[in-house]
Amino acid sequence: MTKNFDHHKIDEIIHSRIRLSIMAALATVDVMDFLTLLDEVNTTKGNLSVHLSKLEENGYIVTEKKFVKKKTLTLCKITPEGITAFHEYLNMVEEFARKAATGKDSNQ
Amino acid sequence: MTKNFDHHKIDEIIHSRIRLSIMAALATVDVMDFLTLLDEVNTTKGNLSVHLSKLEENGYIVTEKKFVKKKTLTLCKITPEGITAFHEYLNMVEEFARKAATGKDSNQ
DNA sequence: AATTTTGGTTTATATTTTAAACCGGTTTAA
DNA sequence: TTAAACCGGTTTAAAATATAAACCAAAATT
Repeated sequence: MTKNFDHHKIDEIIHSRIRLSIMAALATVDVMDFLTLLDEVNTTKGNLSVHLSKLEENGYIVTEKKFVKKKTLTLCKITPEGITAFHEYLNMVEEFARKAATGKDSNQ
Repeated sequence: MTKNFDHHKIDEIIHSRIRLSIMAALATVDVMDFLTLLDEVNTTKGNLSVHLSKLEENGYIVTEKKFVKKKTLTLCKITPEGITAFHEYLNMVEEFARKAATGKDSNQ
């Protein structure tokens, strides 16, 4: 009965509103550029930059900087490990949701 | 196409590993006491106390302090608003998951 | 050739999280 | 008895995290 909802089961790297949004957005495509992601996630450039760095440090995404028409273009791509971690994250949330849905016996 | 993954869609009160765990645990029962919750969520007393306060300030739970056998007993109960918010939270995560699952066209 | 815009990064501040220290009371051991 | 240890929490001070303003180099516009 105990430890059904241990908070350590939730991946803290993915579990941040912005990073969850980033991971979900990147899961939909092969690659997405910085500015498209900025619009999808609806945050500031500074925030996006910081959170992309954190995801990259943890191997969940990779970024590539290119020049296109003399302008910088940052491409973001989810890694296989990132996809796995994202799915595990969703599975844990679903597990919490499922356990929450089944209960409703009083314990007092 | 745009703003599919707006991070503002995620309820920031619920979206904390510990508070999500608390809400999921309280959704399973009528009431749960502090120490049972402490065990389910697997955190420290200080953390649980702080996060319960935050949930209570936002009307998502209520607490009641009683004495049983000369000892204090804190009972925690999710409110109807808390249940609604919790379900909306889960729906948003599911929406992200569903949109993430359907994509996989390159945008570059 | 100065100004503005673009595509970001750095960084200082604000917010949140964490757990150690504390607290009033109770039980146990001496 | 009494003092040491325990119980059920709360407070708070420090650490970690998130945020957006300020910044930057290069390109475009005036």
